[in-house]
Amino acid sequence: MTDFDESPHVSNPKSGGIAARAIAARGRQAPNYLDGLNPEQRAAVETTEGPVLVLAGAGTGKTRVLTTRIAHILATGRAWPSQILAVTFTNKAAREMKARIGLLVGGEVEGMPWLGTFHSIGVKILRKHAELVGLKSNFTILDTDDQIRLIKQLIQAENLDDKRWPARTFANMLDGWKNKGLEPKQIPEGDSRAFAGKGRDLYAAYQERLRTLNACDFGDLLMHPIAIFRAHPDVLADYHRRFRYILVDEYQDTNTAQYLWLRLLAQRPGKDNEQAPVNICCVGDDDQSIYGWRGAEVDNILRFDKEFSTATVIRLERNYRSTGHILGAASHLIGHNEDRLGKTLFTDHPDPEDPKVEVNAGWDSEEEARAIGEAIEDLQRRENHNLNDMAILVRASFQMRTFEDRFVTMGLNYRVIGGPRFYERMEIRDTLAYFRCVCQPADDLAFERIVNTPKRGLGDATIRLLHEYARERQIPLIPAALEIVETEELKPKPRNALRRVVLDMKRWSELLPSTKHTELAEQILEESGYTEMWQNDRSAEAPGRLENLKELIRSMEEYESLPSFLEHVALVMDTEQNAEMDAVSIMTLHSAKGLEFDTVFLPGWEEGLFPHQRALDEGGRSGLEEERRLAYVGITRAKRRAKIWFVSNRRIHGLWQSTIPSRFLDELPDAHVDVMEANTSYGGYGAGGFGGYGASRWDGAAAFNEGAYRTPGWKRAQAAKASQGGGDGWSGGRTREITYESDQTSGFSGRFTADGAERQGRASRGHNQPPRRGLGLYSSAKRGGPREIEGELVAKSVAEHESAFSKGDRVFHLKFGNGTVALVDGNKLTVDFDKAGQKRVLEGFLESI
DNA sequence: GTACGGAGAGGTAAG
DNA sequence: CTCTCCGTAC
Repeated sequence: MTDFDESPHVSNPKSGGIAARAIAARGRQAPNYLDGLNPEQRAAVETTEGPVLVLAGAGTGKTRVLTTRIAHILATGRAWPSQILAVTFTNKAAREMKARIGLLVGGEVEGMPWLGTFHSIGVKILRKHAELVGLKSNFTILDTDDQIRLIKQLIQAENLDDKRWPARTFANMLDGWKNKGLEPKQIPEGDSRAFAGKGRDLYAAYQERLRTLNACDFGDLLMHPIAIFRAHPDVLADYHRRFRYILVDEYQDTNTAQYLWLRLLAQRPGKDNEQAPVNICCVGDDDQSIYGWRGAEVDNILRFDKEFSTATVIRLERNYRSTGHILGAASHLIGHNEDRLGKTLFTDHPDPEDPKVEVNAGWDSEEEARAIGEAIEDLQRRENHNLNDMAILVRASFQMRTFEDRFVTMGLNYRVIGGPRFYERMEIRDTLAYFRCVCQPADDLAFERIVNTPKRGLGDATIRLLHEYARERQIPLIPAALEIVETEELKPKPRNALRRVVLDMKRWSELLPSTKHTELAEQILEESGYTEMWQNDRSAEAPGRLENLKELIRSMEEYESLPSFLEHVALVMDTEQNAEMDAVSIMTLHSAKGLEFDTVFLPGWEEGLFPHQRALDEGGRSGLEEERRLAYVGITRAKRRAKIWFVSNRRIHGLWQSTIPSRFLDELPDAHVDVMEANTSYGGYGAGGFGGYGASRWDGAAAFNEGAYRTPGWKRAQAAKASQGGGDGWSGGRTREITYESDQTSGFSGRFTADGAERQGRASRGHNQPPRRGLGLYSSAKRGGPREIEGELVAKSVAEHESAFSKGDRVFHLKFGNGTVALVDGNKLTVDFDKAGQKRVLEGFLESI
């Protein structure tokens, strides 16, 4: 608060190194940070006063505008760094902004204390004024895990059946309410009737419980500040005075609570106050609004100019990222949406030589992963591309696993972004729970988590007694435990165990001020027996978990103290992964927003997955439009190459399901799209029934034995296919000859026109099957060689195939057991299994008996 | 009180 | 398929 009311023009060497440097930089070499901005960007940077809405399409230099704008404000002496509020949605975006401002201004960035996510800024405000909402400033931030456990307790306390009323469901409702900024008394009647009529009561009870725990959840980080601003105009006025400039990134993703929060900060009351005008600048893209499901209101961006009548609206449409084909494909796709402000991206450098957007088909998700893996190796080896320049963007996180499995076998470096996160691992949470107990004796949830981890003989019975004891005296569990161990309430064995652990905690707490936090952390892990627990664990994961614990301690070095580390952990759930490593990124489309890659792979474009069924069911048309925006986001992440995939079979909930291509594929424009044909091992399937199997034999024995064909998934796929009745709409093996001919004449280029693809897509949809595929060409960088040759070989191998089995033979199958061959069709057999019934299986999986 | 196994349920996206 | 819950055996 030192520079709170100082004029930024006053020279003050101690405050805001950035501003000083920015001003110095301006002196030295004019404002060269403005160089290279186009007129719209420059307007967005230089219109510093009054409300500004920047509609920035994908790749139009949005971040550049934001960061340059901040640099400009600093360099022209309009404000100190501490007088600028800059909000982002993700920690990553915040980090990037800091780094880029640093580059503009030259040197390290310090002193932008109010640049961060909504949540991190919210927590900062709340720590200052916690007592105004009945919290202490050292409150804990609950993670989802704690939240669920707490809700479960409340549901049980209300005598509700927690099967019928799952805590998870309530947590989602809670989230919804808080996203809308609703307090218990404000929730809609319908919602309050939920949970057997106890919806509202549970919400109120939950908040009450949080207060006694001195805790809050993510939603409260916005709700509490809003409540404080409303109830305490003096506090709000302080912030009004402080924040001379407000900047908001990804404005299209703000939810109602965030909107209310911003509005309170931005709209200054009274006519004759002499405060600074409302200098708020919101940057967003309605076409990239993809968080409707978690409460984002596109409406916020649409009503911006109503809210701020003097608003300047600036559109950025000149795209610097992608090729003309990528922009063309993305624009055409998003043009199918009705609810949009309508922007048209364009590039100054369209080049017909640029690769078109590719659409690829595959047999199942495992093949998809394999083919994408090969495409990546191709680019890497043949074109010398860095893995860092490539990304796989999936719709749902379960898709990631297939890729991980495949890349591990291939030995291909990858990194998962936003996947199962470091801080969500069991051992990390356990450890953090210990730390929380030490820093905050009122943290009952943390205490419950680890009282009996490692096992100390403190089971349900003991904990229930402790709970009762604590409840009667209205004190948290740890102090209660300290007392109860001095009484006769507990049997000697649990009493001693409890005494030991709780005295340990007390001792660690006392060491807190005097001991270096990393040393204390190690001491806690050692003395609690937690490390030992994993050392004695014989399971395969144990060594990894111990590694993670070491990593945790290492990462603590950067923080001053245990409490400050804990706060970091609560808010920043993503850890920096070793960025030096060259690796392909795997992430969801949602977490890809704001990023760009030279090459982007977009797998899983199938109805039900993308667009996601649930989005369609729950969101109707607007749900579909949001999915389409997600597709738009995906394509526009690519600078040069976008490669879309769909497959015919995908495992969902462990069951193989046949799928049909996404409608979005039909919405891509012919002119910018190439439909690739069967650049994979399976491709022959469409041609020769199970010709894919035949093709795979050219993959060499090793690949066959280790590869996907041996996986249960492949077998299941075959089985599922077979049980569906085999040949069906695909014409199975019966169309063999047709496709060979046609493809051979086309020179095995494996390429249809985009027009052809459209026809394929539609035709296939008609009979609920994937497009019929031409000859599958097996090609791979590893083997190289002319495709033609392989193509012929494949063709021959299938065409001339003679089964080693004939009708009536007794056979054995690894999965289905013994059976009798009922029908032979090339290398594809129908077998009556003694136990499993009739199945269609590949000859390769059968043994003679 | 704990360890194990079987049954059953559930599974978009993120801070 | 994977996770959680619950009953049973120790």
